[in-house]
Amino acid sequence: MPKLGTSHKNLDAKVYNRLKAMILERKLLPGEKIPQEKLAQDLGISRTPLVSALKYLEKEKLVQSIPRRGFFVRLFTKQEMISIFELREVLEGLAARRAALNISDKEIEELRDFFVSFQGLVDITDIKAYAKEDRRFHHFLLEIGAKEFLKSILENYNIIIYSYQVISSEGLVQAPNESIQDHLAIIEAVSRRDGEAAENLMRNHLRKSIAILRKNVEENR
Amino acid sequence: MPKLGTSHKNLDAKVYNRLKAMILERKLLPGEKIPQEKLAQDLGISRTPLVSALKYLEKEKLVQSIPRRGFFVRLFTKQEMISIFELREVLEGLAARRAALNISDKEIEELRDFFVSFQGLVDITDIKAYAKEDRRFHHFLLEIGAKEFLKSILENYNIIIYSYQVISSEGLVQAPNESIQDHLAIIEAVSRRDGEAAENLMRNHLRKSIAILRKNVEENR
DNA sequence: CGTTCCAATTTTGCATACAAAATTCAAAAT
DNA sequence: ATTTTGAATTTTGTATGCAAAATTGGAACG
Repeated sequence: MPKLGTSHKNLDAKVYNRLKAMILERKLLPGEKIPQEKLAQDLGISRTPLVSALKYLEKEKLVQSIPRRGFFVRLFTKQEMISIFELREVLEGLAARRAALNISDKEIEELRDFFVSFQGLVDITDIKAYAKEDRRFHHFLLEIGAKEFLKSILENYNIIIYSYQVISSEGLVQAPNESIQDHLAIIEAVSRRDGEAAENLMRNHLRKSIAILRKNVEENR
Repeated sequence: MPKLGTSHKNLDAKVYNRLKAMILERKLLPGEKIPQEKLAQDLGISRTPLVSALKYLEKEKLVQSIPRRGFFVRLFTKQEMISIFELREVLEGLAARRAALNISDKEIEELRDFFVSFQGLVDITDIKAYAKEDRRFHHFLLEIGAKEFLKSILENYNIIIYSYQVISSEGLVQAPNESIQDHLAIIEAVSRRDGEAAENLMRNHLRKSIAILRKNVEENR
């Protein structure tokens, strides 16, 4: 494992990013206890910046601290996943509204280019490419519409990442053939700078995912 | 200043609460640098738990860290206040929807008792008492509807507290005579367990505050 | 009088130290 | 064979120590 403690600046931020990556890559497994001393040694640092980074992760709920017992990688239940998606519904709805009201002419041009390579296809077969475009699309709107607090919340809580981490093909919940219509409608509303419509369409779009997730939960019981 | 470092358990959590209180009570002023050594001494602790608490506050945006320069109490612009209120609109809207779907019969009884002492009055003159009831009302719904992540976001970002910190009489943005109608309508919708209506009414209610705030910003320019 | 520079001082970021709490594990008891 | 006990070991929470960076304050210069 490459060490971190050599250069001198903002060690805890680096450790934070590294730990986050390790959790998302499942190098640290949910439920597992974080071995502070060992991990610090592996990273070539002391426990001080490691604990500091763990505190950040605790706020994001990626990690749970039990006093006097240590830090544990957090485990999300399907119920919690749904609850996160509901949050995403309202937050991305707000971001879409703000995006529609703030977007520049140049950005509208860029936005209109999304999903062009998938339009007109009878059937979308390259799921992987579509999933990537899907993520890029949502991210693009957030960049425009989610500033300050909203952005920080969406980042900190990993709402996006976790939403996509749902065990479905490539992180997609909905089938491409269906969701592309939603995406195109959102693009159209944002391009019209219709905040109200953009918010409603985005919420409806995400609500479909929630319905699918809910169904999943019912089945796996 | 009463010391904290005497009893033995979870020192940083206590420090965190103390600092938060100090910021909200304006013992630490926005823009001011946090004097780590001095503050730690005043609190009777070392810098370790103090810095730990400051990291928590940084995530909540109550404090800003500039590497190698220290921690500073954060200053909120009116624009940011509005942006927070917009967040509150969608988040409390979601909470109201969830509350309507989760509320128990007993809780409905409790809910119906809110604002009774203000109903039928031609004019609400005891602003202080009304402001208190207002806070209690919003808090009550959040207790029922905001679990897990939603609750954590609302708490962590101090959205409520800061929203109420707006410089208006007693933290109220709207005049009691007008807002009481909104409150009663929300109570009615939640009691009917109509999530859709509860969310819409709550959002409309908060949207009025945003409009007033926006007007304030325009005027003070 | 206002800048610029630099040495003295303070503060930060991280490592290390250490007491108290938690965990482990093997021997004793049931 | 299972449970209980408790001494040895590990881990946590906090304090302390220290090098590097930032700040300060006044002397030198314009």
